[in-house]
Amino acid sequence: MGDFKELIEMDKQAQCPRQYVLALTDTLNVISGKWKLPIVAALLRGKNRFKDLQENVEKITPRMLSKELKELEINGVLERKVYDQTPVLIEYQLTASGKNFANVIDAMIEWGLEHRREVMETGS
Amino acid sequence: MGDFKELIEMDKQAQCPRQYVLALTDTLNVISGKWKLPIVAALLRGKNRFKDLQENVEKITPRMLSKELKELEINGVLERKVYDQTPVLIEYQLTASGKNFANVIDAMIEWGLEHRREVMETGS
DNA sequence: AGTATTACTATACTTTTGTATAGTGGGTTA
DNA sequence: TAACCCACTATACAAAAGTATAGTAATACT
Repeated sequence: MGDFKELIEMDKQAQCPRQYVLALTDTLNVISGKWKLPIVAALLRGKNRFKDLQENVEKITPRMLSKELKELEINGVLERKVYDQTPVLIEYQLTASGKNFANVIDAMIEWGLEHRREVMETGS
Repeated sequence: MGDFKELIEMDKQAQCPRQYVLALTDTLNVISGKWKLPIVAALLRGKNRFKDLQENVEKITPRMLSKELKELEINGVLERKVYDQTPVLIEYQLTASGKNFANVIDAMIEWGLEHRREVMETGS
């Protein structure tokens, strides 16, 4: 991911601050792919365990869930917590950033709803 | 505003209403892939012709540009306008929805910036 | 002892997405 | 009339993303 050179080039062309482009890229990385957003949404609804997520994120395979959780952890969106009980309890918890992502989801839902209204009106 | 968060507060166990999921999916369709967001961003900056876009969206091939423009048109994000001059002038213009998409981009940039601050603070 | 649950990992595969490269057709300019 | 823009399209290919299916290891339940 993230061809740094390409980004810089895009930035030059874009004539908007590099930090904005980087910020946007970060955000895209969080929502890229089929599963990350559904996973974050499930976590926002308080589904924290691997099995919860498997049940709540429809039709995701354990391979994909595992892979996506790792990426989200690396990107600082969630934390993997191991509670050393017996049996061991593993929870995935959104970081502060992860929780804030609800704002982006809100903006997306709002745009989507408005877009549907627009499309109906103009009859395209 | 705050539709999603509100929903979470109301009932943590609940699934999202279908229309919200659909709205979110619509939005994801607009930003999915490597090129759609850069294209929309370029259009927001007033680059409207095929050739402009080829030059401003770094390293996109005409095949991808053509393909993505078609999808964005089908999804009601932009309109293809043919001005019947000689030589013929073809412009891609954002619809009202397309322009509103700036709100989503803003939310994404804001989250990205905040996220970088968070990550620096917590040192992950 | 045998089955179940949780939390995954491994391997092979298919589908989707994006790239490379070339070419088309209408018009314009020198 | 030759070369040059504009706006694409066609074909073949490579890479990334996602799927299917099976298996593992630790613990608990009966």
